Amino acid sequence: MPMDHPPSRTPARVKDRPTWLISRTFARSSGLLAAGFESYGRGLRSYHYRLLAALDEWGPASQADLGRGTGIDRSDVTAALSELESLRLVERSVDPEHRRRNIVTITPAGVEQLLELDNVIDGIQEQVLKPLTHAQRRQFIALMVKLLAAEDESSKG
Amino acid sequence: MPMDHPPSRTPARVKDRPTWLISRTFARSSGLLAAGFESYGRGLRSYHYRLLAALDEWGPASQADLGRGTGIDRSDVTAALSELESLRLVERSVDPEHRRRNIVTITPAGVEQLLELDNVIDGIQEQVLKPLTHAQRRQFIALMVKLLAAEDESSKG
DNA sequence: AGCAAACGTTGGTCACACCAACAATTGGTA
DNA sequence: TACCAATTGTTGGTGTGACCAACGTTTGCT
Repeated sequence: MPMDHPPSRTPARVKDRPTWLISRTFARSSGLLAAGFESYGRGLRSYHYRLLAALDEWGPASQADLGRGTGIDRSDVTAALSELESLRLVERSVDPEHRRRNIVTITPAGVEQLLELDNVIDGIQEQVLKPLTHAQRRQFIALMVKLLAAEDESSKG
Repeated sequence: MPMDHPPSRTPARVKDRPTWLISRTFARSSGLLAAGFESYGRGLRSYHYRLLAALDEWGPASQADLGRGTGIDRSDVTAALSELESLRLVERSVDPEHRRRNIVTITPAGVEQLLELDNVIDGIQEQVLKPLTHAQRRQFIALMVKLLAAEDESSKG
């Protein structure tokens, strides 16, 4: 048997690379989020949460605007809204001024669910960042913001 | 039309959260990796690369050990190795001492492909981290390492 | 009036991650 | 030695997030 000692978890060439570290950090983060959604989210997932958040913050909106505003693909907006509607967390009606469009509105139950999810998700931020000091947390966040701001600049260019 | 101004890309409650920032950072990182693999990788993806890296570093190994060593599920190890084998980047033979097992070996062509991919992936580290100074890069990496090391501790606990 | 664009819906794919079931082989124990 | 549980590799499946194509209907512009 050629492998006569247990290998390290990750080949050395892979494990120190930033792209790998980012992916493992994301895996941990999304794993905790998925667990949180599963425990408290009544089958809701990230897409649902983002759409509820958008509706609460921006007010009634068309599906196309929701898609553009959240970055979620149109077909996924449709699918997630159908699920939210069946849970009575949103309502959809045809826009009388533009009959091609639906106007989507969050319901009071939707607002309530959003606040619950906020709490869950806030707790998960704590969990994800637990190993870091408060200063390190601010640092980590600032670095990611910088990474992403540069991308925003280049995509607007 | 209720939304009479273009909303920001992301609802405010979402956009400053570490889990969101991590996911966008990952999306950017994996997008660049996917583009790199597509341009230079002959249809190979992350799983393939990780398996080639493991074989090059650890030497011939059983599939089960490869799966344990890289964290890739058994069925995905099988699928990826089948693809690598069909490209003649690895060879598989039955272990004569343990006829339930295959021994997987990287081929010279596999080593060559791995080195090419190394170059591509190294370039992508540069791209991903481009907005940060060198000191910030070291910082970012150290923070992620700390986050992940704590997880390693808790999963060994 | 005609045509292109927009909208929402339906259907599809991909990558990564994970799980279930099965047949064959091996190792350990009674 | 026989039996049974564990291991191995294969085949098949699901979920999430992300993305794309095609279609019929409605709207806006020339």
